[in-house]
Amino acid sequence: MATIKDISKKLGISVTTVSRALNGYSDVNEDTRKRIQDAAKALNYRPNQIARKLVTGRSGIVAMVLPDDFGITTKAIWFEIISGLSAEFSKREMDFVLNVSAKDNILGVYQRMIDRGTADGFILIAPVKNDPRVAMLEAAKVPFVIHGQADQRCEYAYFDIDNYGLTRRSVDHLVSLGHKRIAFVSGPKEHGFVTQRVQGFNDALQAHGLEGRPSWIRYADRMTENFGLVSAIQILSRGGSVPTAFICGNTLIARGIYQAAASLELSVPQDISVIAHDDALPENRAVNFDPPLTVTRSPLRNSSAPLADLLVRRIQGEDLHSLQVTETEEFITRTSTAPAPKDG
Amino acid sequence: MATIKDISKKLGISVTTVSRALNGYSDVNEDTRKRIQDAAKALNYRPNQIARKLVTGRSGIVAMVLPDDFGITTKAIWFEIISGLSAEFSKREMDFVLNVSAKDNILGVYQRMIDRGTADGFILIAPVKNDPRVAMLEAAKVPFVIHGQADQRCEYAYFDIDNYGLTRRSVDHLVSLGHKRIAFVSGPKEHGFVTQRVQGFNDALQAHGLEGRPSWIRYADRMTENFGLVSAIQILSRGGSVPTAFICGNTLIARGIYQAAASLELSVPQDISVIAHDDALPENRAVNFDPPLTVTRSPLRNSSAPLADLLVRRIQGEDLHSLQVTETEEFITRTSTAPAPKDG
DNA sequence: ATGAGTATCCAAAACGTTTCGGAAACGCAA
DNA sequence: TTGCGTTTCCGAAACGTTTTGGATACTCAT
Repeated sequence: MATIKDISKKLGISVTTVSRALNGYSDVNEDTRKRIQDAAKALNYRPNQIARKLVTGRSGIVAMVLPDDFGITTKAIWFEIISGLSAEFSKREMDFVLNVSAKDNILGVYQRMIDRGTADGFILIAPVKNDPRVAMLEAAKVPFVIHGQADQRCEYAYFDIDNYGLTRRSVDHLVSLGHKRIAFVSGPKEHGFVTQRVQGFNDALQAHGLEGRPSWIRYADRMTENFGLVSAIQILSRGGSVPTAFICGNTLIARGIYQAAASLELSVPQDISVIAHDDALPENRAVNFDPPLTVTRSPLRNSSAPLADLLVRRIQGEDLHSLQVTETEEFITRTSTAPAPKDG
Repeated sequence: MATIKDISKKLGISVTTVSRALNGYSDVNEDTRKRIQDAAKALNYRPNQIARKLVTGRSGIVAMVLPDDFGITTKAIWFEIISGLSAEFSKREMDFVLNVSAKDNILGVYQRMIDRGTADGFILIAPVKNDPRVAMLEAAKVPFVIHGQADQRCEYAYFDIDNYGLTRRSVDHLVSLGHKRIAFVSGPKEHGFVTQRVQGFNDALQAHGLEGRPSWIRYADRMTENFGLVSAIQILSRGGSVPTAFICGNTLIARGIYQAAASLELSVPQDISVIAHDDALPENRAVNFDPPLTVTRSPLRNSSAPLADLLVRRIQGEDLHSLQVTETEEFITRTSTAPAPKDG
């Protein structure tokens, strides 16, 4: 914990000049700059971020707050997000604070952190429509960036995948294989990414002159294997005609659907085709499914760097409109999708 | 982001008095204290932790750094630790920074964070013998607390479970059921908790007049299901006499051993007894094993609160010797352990 | 010699808080 | 009246930085 004063004293140079030398200002002789840099290295000096924050208003600290019930997704997904973001900020020599709190007090925690002013900015995941966290941060003028879009307005920085296009392309693919009856098993209605996917799904059906059935669209509270299993069995064991293909919000749901198919003695892809969106979690790889799963793929891990980047730029005051990026996912055809059965 | 000055101005009272009133000093009239508190609430004032740090030396920030390969354990275990700790510090209105970094640069990250002086203290997990991180933090006189003990010296605060006693009790239990040949499948040799468990294992065998075989003690790099599976098959398919019981470092390993038994057409507990140490992860419950698993149990989650507590007290300067706590685990007998087979 | 321009340096203020060392006002006993 | 102890307040310094607004000295053309 050497300070700028130590360097100043050791070299007999004012703290002003030391500071300016270290921060690369041009009004210091390259010779003295060199001496100062050497002294800094010798003393193992690092600027005290916290003292710096007092005057610049930047602490190099960013934060994320999580409900302790882990909301819609699984712990594995949260871990992927958290560790990815933490690693990105670490690379940038910033500090990433993680706050998991009782879910009925999330807003209180935000308020506290905003008032305290410790963090330069926040990362938000999975926004809902009219998200109160967004309102709060906007009111306090605290920089933030969202993973995903909450609604069309979008007066904030975000990184998102093309949720609308993703289901459209999935439907296109299935229709080209002759499927006419398609189900969609996804996540919680409140979330932006779900409504966008449903929109894409419905629009695609309509574009192909097909009609969707409300009961073939399922909203999960939590996008798990169990939900896939239960949904598929319910949908497939209803009287009348049943879907010949399923689009799944993630690969866990797909796994549930595989199970349901096996239990009902249906085979994938002869009897039903399955396609999913793939977040590419390392422990649940779509390519290892049996049969390997056709997916729209955008690795969750790939979002860490852009999110960190956007937040840093937002903190630096960059304009919003250059900070809204949507990534297009990859489409990978494997053998879980096949031509629709003849009697379909 | 109201400041103390705002309150001072609004009330016509000096900042000194405002500060002292808010911090509960006795030299301020209860009447004015009340007025100040009201004003503070009205302005939504929270002390700027970062400005405070400059003078008190305390930021209310604690940190933990993780290798990005997640070392010996699984992501699920890390997540349990991380989310538990984060929640505890959140309750105490402190900030928990998580830093995951390339594993070959962990020490560099520590150095940087120490020199910066942002965090008041650190939490360390799974120390090894002569852990360089410990040396570093001690040299810099930065408070820290360790989950687990690295070695006997122990000039630091720690929270640990009774690793030595844990295997002793397991052996005792098995011996009382007539077992004479017992294997132990555990974690990496370098880690303190492993050597302690092995010690307890060997001492217990000796106390009962039994002799251990080196090849029946297995050290995993990563304590996974796969390691349990492989180890058990290797041990059980060797010529000569084989163990009638397995003690496992965690329940994942036990799961692997169950699989091995099934594959070798041996049954638990008729042919082999299995006992494990149980960290009580919610997604891998020992009671749901088939047959339910006998365990020594100490929920990982229960260590968050003590760890947070110890760190806070250490930061406050409390003496080391009151900050070294060892918890005794629960012993739960289920049906994965049974009398040794007759021919054993 | 003068003035303008440039290169190099620095003192002091500021950020928001705590803390040190009084100071003022009052009551009360001697 | 004097002196002392309490109670209640406050000015100023300090923490480690950055930034503002010069100041000094030198060069070079006039």
